[in-house]
Amino acid sequence: MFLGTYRHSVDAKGRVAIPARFREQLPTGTVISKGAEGCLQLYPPQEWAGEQGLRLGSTTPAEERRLARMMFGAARECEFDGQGRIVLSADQRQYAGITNVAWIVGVNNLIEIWNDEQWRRIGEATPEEYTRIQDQVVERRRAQRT
Amino acid sequence: MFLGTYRHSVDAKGRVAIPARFREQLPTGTVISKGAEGCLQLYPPQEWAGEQGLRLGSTTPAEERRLARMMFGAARECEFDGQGRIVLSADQRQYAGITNVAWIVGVNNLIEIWNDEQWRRIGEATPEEYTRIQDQVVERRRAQRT
DNA sequence: CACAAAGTGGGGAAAAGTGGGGAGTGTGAG
DNA sequence: CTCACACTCCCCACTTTTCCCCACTTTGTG
Repeated sequence: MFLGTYRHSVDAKGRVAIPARFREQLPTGTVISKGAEGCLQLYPPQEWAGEQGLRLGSTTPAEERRLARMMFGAARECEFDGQGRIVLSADQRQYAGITNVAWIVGVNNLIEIWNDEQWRRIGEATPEEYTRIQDQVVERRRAQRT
Repeated sequence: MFLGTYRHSVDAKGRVAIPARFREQLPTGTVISKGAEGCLQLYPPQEWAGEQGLRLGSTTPAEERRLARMMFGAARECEFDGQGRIVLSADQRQYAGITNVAWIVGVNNLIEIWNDEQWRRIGEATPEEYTRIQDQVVERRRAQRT
C-alpha cells in the first residue's frame, strides 16, 4: 500500500529520488509509464500484470488499440541507482511538465509523479473541498451496495 | 471504542503523544489522513480497510482517480516512537491549522485531531446548541427513511 | 507520601535526499 | 578508421531529515 505525498527535486540529469518508504515495496520489474491527467505512473509488477488484459487483436476496439499503444509504448522498466533514484527520460519529463521539482504520490496500489503546479491543484484542497470529495465516496459506496 | 478528549502539546518537531488509552487499541497498520471540517483522522486498520476498494488502473473513471489521489496522497501510516508519539507532517499540520497544541478526540470508531480554536467551537457547545444539533440528526434520519 | 505511568523536550546517530565528477559505451562525422 | 561528442551509469561527498534514546516533569493511584 502506497500512501503519502513527497516533494523531491529533479536534477539536471533528470534523476529523482523515490521515497524510501515506497522503494522498499518495489521489487525489480517495476514499470514506469504515462498516466491520465499528465502524470507518470509506477506500477509494481503485480499491478502491471493486471494491465495485461489490454491486448491487441483483431477484435480489439479502436480506442483500446490506441490506449494500449500509448501505455505500453511509453512504458519502461524502472532502474534504481545506488541512491534509490530513477532517471526520467526527456520524453517523460516533457509529457508530465516536470522541470526541477516532482511530487511523488502514493495512490494505494501504484505511485504517481506530478509536476509542481498540477499537483498543488489536487493536493492542496481546502477542508471544504476535501469534505465534499469524501462525501462523494460515501455516496458512491452507498450506490454500489444497492 | 475511542472515547474522550485530550489536550496535548505539539513540539517543534511536530510530534504529538497519542493518549495511552487510545494507543493500546491501535495495532500497526493504523493510518492517519485528512478529515472533514479540517481535522485529521486516525483509522484503525479495520476501519481503513473500508477505503481500500478504490484502486487505480486503466479502467478507473476520472472522478475516482481524483478521489483516490486526494485520499491516499493525504494519508500516511502511523509510526509510534518509543514514547507513543506520532509525527504530524508539515502538510498535515498546515491542513489542520495545528501549531503548538492539539486536541485528540475519540469518536467511537476512530480518532480525530483538532486545532485549539476549532475544537473549542465544537467541544464547548452550550446545552441549547447540543439540543438543536441532536434534533437535526433526528430530523435527517426521519427524512431518509421515507 | 511514594511509586508508577504518562507526557514533554532535546541531543545525537543514522538514514534519506541532493549534487556533481568521471569512467565506460555508443554514435556519428570527418 | 579514428576522433569527438553525447549519454548513461556508477561512485563519492555533502546536506537535511528522521528517528531513536535518554532524562525530566506531570499526573494519577495505592
